[in-house]
Amino acid sequence: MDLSTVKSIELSVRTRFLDNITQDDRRVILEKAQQRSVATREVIVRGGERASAVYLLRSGRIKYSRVTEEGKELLLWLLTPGDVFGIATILNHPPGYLGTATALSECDLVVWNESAILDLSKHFPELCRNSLRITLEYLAAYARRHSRLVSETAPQRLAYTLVQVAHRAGRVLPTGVEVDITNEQLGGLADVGLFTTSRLLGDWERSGLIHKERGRIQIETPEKLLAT
Amino acid sequence: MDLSTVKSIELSVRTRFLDNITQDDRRVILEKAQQRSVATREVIVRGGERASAVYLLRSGRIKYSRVTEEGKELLLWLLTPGDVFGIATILNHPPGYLGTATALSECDLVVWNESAILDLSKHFPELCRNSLRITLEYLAAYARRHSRLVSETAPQRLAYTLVQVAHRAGRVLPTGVEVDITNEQLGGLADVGLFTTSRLLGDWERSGLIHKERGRIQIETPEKLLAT
DNA sequence: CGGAATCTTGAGCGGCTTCAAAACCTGTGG
DNA sequence: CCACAGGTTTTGAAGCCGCTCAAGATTCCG
Repeated sequence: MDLSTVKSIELSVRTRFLDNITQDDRRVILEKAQQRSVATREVIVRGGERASAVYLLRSGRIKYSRVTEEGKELLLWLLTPGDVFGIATILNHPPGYLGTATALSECDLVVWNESAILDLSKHFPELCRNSLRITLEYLAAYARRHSRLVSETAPQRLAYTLVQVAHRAGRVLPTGVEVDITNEQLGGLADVGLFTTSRLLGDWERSGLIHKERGRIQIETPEKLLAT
Repeated sequence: MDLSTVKSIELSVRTRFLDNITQDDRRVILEKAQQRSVATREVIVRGGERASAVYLLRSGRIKYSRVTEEGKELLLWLLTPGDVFGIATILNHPPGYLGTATALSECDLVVWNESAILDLSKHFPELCRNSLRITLEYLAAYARRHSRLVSETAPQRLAYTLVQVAHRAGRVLPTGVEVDITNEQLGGLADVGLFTTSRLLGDWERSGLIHKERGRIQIETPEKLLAT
């Protein structure tokens, strides 16, 4: 990757993957990466495949999902700019990817292939630490999600998830926070069925708590939503 | 820790935390640790507290659990000899422990305090890689558990979990595999209610698939169990 | 414009949880 | 040795949350 691209990345996206690394070192690391653009609905990595590259999302939206043995799709996470996946590549004899990454929109990615990231991680041990930190955060998020699944009701989970997503991936407008997400995606993250999701969102819209159109939800007052 | 203790540990417990490290280095690492014994029901670390030590379980059984906001206890994992927890300590500005570790029996632990493990991880980068690998495995296990929770029935989850636990922590007898676990713990791991667990195990015992007494289950034929 | 994706609404029901109550086992201390 | 308290397990009965299925309306994309 050439220097001008590196500089543009430095400015455009902040990621925990490169925390606690000097700007000079960061450039060395980014220069070893490649740039890649993918189209909507394109599959970037497939669950189970041997991890062979680390990806950093610069722009766009990606869904990270896995397929259960019965063929149902389980949404693990929605990735937003700054998020990293394929972290397992940093290990010798890496395990397989945990899930399948599919682009929900056009995406720009920064990609380190296996040999590049292995070399870099030897030179910059901070990369391994950052990977550990990120993975622990995913684990904590997952534990919370599971915790809610077994102890809260569907409306509570849905409200919480909606507010959370809005916080991570929402645009702030004068009238509230707006987030691009379908009922199916939101229900998937909250572990709430598609029909139940539709009904609950309908209720909330009638109560004036949110305003929704196809693929988009606007939240007026997050606090009231959580008080359900 | 003195050399003779170190040698006895080397022989008694194998852990992925010290994989890909030479025996000499392993001794250096173990010498920086401390030995600790805890009694049944003793709390070793508490969820949310800043991670300040890494623990390796030498002998005994530990439950790793977290408390939901409603006060219900959620069992995250049963730790067996060779397992490690408190891994987050290896990071600067570590996050809090994910859950609370409680001894289910008398336990022997190997403990590295924060400064010791930080020093060591600078000298032996393999420690950080091993930590990442272990954390990724926990994450994968959790994703599978969640996946089953939303797509399988209670009997399927319970059967699978029972076989899994037997595999990890069971004794092999001529008549089958025997594992020490209460209905509550097993149900907790499988996300099945206590009463449902009791009923299902009762059914299986009447079918001759298992034999159970208080706090102990013996599995005759794991395959038949999974075919439920 | 056609087809695919998204969303809505209604009806039914089924697997699991919840609640209540009692039987059972086991280690401990008097 | 015995009794008791605490933890563990069982069984029955009831109820409900949210899923499943069916069918249609709506909106968007190519």
